[in-house]
Amino acid sequence: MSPAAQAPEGYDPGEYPVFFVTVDTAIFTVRDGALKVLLVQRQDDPYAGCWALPGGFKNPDETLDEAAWRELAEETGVRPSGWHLEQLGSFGDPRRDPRGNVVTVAYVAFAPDLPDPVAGSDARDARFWDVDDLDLPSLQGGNHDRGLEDAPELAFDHTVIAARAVDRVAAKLEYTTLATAFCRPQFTLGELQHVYEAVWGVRLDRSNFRRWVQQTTGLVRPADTDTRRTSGGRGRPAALFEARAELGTLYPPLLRPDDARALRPAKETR
Amino acid sequence: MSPAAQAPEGYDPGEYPVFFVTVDTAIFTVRDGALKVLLVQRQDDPYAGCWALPGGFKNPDETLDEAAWRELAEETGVRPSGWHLEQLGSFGDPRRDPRGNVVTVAYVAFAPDLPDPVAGSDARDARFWDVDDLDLPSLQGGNHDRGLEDAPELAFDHTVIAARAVDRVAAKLEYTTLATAFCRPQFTLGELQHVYEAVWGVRLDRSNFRRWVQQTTGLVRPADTDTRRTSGGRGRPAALFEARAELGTLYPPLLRPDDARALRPAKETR
DNA sequence: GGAATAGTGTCTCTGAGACACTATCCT
DNA sequence: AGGATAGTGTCTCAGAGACACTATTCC
Repeated sequence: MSPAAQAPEGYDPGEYPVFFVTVDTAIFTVRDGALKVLLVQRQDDPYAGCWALPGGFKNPDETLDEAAWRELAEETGVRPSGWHLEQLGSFGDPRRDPRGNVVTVAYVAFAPDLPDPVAGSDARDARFWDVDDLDLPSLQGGNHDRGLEDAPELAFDHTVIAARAVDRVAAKLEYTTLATAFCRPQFTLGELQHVYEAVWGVRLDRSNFRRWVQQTTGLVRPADTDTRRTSGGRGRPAALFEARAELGTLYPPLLRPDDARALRPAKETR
Repeated sequence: MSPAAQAPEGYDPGEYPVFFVTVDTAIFTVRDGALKVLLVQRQDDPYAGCWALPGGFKNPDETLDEAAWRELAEETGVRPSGWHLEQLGSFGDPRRDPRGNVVTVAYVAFAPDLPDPVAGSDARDARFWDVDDLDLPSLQGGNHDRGLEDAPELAFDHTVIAARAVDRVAAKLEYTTLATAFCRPQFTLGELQHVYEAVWGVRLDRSNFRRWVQQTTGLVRPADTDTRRTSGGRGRPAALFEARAELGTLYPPLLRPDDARALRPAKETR
């Protein structure tokens, strides 16, 4: 396409400033009892070699959501049908990109455990990172820089975006059915509980959790099959459940215990 | 400024499409026992004569938040120091502006009762509207078009933005100290309760509300003065309180009663 | 049998809804 | 006096935390 075809029309092009608009997505999954986020290692400047949330430029003929879905498919290689994707917020600090004038719209996506994607053409590497291995700033202005040795260096303002994204995930587990988005189509209550425990970094009482899940309308329903699943080859096989809706609101919510709010505990202390 | 000076640098200008970026803010206040939002009537096309959320174009040398604050000051005329302002979300549908290629970042702001602002140079009129007098779509896909006679016609996609904004306000009252942002620096518990009732469209038990407020840490503290305030010149004068923090998280939250969730009741049934 | 997970039951305490009663102001 | 709002106390019940016990599988 020529530059002329891409310039906004209708306004005098000199009247107001113009910006590039990008879409960046924090793709979360739960694996090995921990919350993971997908990062790609940048091939080119700026921030070559740094890790970044996968993203790309918005096209003029698509909505922001469509741009996010398109990038999601391109970056993960999988066709993410049925995934939950929602907008997190926009970031437009003039200094966030050294080349300036780039406004990014951040998204969060949630996936069941899936294999590490292959690095795209513009990426050196791509893998899921344990969020506790990232040196994310506390949103309450607390302890940044927890002295993590092997924490990757993130590009642009992606530490801020990632921190906000982690916070969003934890909060949304409380009052929505989001946790089921981390599970396969059929799951056991134990697996669902593991999601809550991994994201919040706490242990929940198994008995109370089961009671809450089953008395909360609109969260899960028993799977039709009589199949049961043994987790890790040990213990009694568990009954299977399915999510009841795409993404619903829970009433009453399942509130995090007091000590699981605000800061995520440092990894060593868990 | 010349167009050349405003074009993004660092990228090949023809490589990626560019967009205008605007900032629109839903400014809420509580007045006469109802939730109100500020709208301005547009002077010029597109959508001349329609009502719109106040907004303007982002500059290259400011963050999105700064742009929102600047527009807020310009539109209201007041110096909104101490107001709470937060991002709501971004909207980039190619068809949202007939001239195309305009991405808007929506904000919500909360103010104590204040006088109607004077219309700016590009506005025919400006006033606060009762949100129940707007024909806002339900976010759950429910009953749009409730047959309101005198509902103003909103420009662009501002019905969607306004609906999302109203939803955000109601939700944030539950688990943050946001309600105090609608009150003057010193307020009575009755005034605070009126905020909850106006936004949620329900009646709360006075006694239980007082108990919850006072046992919830971080919400209010008694004002230093021994002054008391009589509301409406009737009844026993009430003690004054102050907000405890700028904007904090409430634990435990004050959950809306079941019937105050989702849909806002139609005005007639209140 | 022992370890590990699934499933059920029970005790207790806190917190919120409902509501009665008193206190202090106005007209 | 009567109306209106502020402030306090109490009864009750649902929901959540803590925890004990049984069931089923693999080693």
